[in-house]
Amino acid sequence: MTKGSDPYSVLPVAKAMQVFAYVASQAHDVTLTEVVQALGMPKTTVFRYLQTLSAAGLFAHDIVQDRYGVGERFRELARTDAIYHSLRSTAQGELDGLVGGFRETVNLAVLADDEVVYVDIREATRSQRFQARIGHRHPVHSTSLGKAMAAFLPAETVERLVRPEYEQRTYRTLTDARTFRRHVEEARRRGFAMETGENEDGVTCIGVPILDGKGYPIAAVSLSAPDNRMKAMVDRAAGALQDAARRITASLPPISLHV
Amino acid sequence: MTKGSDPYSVLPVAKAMQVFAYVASQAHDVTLTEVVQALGMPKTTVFRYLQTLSAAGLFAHDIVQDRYGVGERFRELARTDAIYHSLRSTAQGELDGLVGGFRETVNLAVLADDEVVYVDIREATRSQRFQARIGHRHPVHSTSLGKAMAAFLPAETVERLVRPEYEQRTYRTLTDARTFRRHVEEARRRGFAMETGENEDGVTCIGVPILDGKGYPIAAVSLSAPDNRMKAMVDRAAGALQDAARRITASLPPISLHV
DNA sequence: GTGCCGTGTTTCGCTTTACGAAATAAGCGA
DNA sequence: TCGCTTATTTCGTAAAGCGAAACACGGCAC
Repeated sequence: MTKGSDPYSVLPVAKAMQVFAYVASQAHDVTLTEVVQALGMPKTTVFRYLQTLSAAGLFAHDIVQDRYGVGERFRELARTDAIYHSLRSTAQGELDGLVGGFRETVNLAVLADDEVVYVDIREATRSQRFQARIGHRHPVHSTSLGKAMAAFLPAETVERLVRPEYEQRTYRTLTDARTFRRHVEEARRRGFAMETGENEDGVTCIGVPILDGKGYPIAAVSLSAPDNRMKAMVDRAAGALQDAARRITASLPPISLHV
Repeated sequence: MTKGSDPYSVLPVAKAMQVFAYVASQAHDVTLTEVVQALGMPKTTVFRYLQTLSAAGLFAHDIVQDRYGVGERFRELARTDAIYHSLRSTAQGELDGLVGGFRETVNLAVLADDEVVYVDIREATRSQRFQARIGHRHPVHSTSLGKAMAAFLPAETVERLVRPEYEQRTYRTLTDARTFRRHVEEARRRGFAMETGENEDGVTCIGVPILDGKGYPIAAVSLSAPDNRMKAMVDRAAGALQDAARRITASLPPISLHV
């Protein structure tokens, strides 16, 4: 019954997840005995799991009624996942289209902890020597993705991204706040950000933000190519990226991560 | 760090929930080592949790990329909770209004496993002898709540609720399918269901369905009062219930539980 | 008031079993 | 091909999860 044939299954965790699933699927807040009767586990065991899950914030324990329900922390995680899941799945086709149309590498990234985090990467060529990997992080100031998002962030947030200790990734990396602000300003005006050899020698990137329903830059898409190849297609690339970003925005759920 | 000061905290569960929270909050699918580095836990431990959570369906393990992400089962639970949470919180004020206006007991219930499950109950009087409790279940055929929901269910689902073994709760409880269908039919025509002493002697109930965005009866509200008191206010009660249900429907999220 | 359920909480001793270091395997890039 | 990184497996130990049973608590009934 509770057995997980997997040899690596941790029993307490597996059983606690049964409790979790039961509570989350009920329309009402549940009592200890109700869970015990529904799942056929010993009272003490269920009691401990309910306590543990409440302590973790996933459940909320209504002391006066002695009932357990799903907690706000769980809902927050669920919202975050829903947005990111939607972002990735709706971006899917657009990324494919871009890489097919330009035969260059396409990136999807979000902003987390004031860094650019790569979420999806489609590489046109096999040579992925210097390519980022999913989950890798790059500074905001050295990437077109970062500058594209910064361009649609509230001013005070942008100021926070202006670090005194700018990481110098290449000899072209922006190293002063003034230039960074100017680039961001220009990105906002043009609707796309550019970066030429500032993150990686010989590679030019064009980045466009993906705005959520509230106009907040939840993510960004970019096309990166060797300087010489990119030079010939800046306008066409920027336009294609903007179209893609618009379509992704349109099919995003109406909820927002930010307030 | 991982300590749960609670004496009843189950450590494996608490730590697994840290892993859970980390994975759910990332925009990208994660690798084992990424979680290890982020949370500072031993590799083997995290590995086991990832396996366990994947086996439970909360995570999805992308074998080819060896990456873990949130699974569909989690999203399903999250959707269910979001709907029920929204239902309860938006119903809150309406239930208060109804109990304040009529000074009689007001119920909120959903349909689960072909039974009526009480989700919220506001009692006007102290005497709660025969009142239902949150989480308790009653048959569909003996309650106004059940008949109200059945009235807006697809025909084939209603047929499933027609049980040969109708539980006879009082001498008035409907015991044959023909009469049940007639009551449901009448409820659909009038927009509210009635039940007089069929679930509990001397008590009359009026029930109204709460429809979701798709027109599916996700829940129902009812007012219950002693037969004599109810007789004088049937129309007024039905109207008030319908207004409340309409308003609850209006503030429900646009997602649906059903297909 | 008194006593009996049906709750939730606490204790406690016994193993079970989770743990994590280290060894192994598997990929992948150079 | 080698060497690095990452995932998996093994294994012995000791921690700690387990659940029966005892306890506390509150509400209802009589």
